[in-house]
Amino acid sequence: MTDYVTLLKESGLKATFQRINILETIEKYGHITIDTIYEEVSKIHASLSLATVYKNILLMVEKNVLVEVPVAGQKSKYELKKEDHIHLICTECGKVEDKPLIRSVDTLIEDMTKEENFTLSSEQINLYGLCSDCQRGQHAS
Amino acid sequence: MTDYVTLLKESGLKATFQRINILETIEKYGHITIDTIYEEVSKIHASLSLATVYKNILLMVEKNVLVEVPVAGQKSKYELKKEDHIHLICTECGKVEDKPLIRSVDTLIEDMTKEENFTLSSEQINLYGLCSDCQRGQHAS
DNA sequence: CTGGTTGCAAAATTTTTGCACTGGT
DNA sequence: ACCAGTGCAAAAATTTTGCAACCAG
Repeated sequence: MTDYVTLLKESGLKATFQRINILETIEKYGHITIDTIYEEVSKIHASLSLATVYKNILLMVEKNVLVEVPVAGQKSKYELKKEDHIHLICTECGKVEDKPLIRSVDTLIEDMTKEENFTLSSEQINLYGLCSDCQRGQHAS
Repeated sequence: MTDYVTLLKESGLKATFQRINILETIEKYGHITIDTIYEEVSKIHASLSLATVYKNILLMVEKNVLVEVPVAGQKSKYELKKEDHIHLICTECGKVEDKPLIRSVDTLIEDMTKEENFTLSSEQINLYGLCSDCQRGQHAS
């Protein structure tokens, strides 16, 4: 488990019980909506407020601790900030899986944005379809 | 201008004044939020209801006439369904620009999803950064 | 200590729904 | 004429805000 106390402090945020638990929950799920974070962290810390989750998610996205993953037809999910990667998004069960970003793809993309005079700050490659579980008929979630 | 009457009928939808104007407005903007559609179409058809816009956007996404483009930190935008392409999204002014999908990138992606046993239905490659206008300090919108 | 953070409740915003009326085919 | 589609208003859902109490540094 990552040291979230240090991560938070380095980002200029106080390491509160709420924040640490939010981060640990996100780590556990990989990709998670605000509702689910609230539900999960509430189990450990019953007095948690949904407003606190909203405020913290927004703040941590701003501080580059978290990344918002907007998904067509669903609520946004959030993940820990890490190197760019590809998302395989199942349109049936909603599951999001990470795949490493193919190096040559990345290079091509960077070249293209340079030509366009576009200052690239982040990229999101989202592939929508059916995961292997859902192809077999049963939903994962 | 595309023949939206035919497009709608082929999709099993009635060609109403509202729908045709919604589609024409989306074409004009390229990528547009529901609010802006409402504002724009209201100029031509003052009695338009926002609920009608919501209902129609949802329906037309379902019928594959439109595609939702979810954008981090912003409301979703909608575009006419066309071949897959890359979005350059300006984090400053919100502008979305289309770029053709690099063929080799597409091939690599398709190979990868096959290996993963993931049935790919659509892909969204969104690049976030500053457009050339906003780099110069002035926002486009 | 003390300024950032939390929890609560209220407000604001966004989206959905039900239903009578209208209009496309 | 039929039934999908519309508009309105109300309801539901989601997100934001203000503020007093609290706690990490």
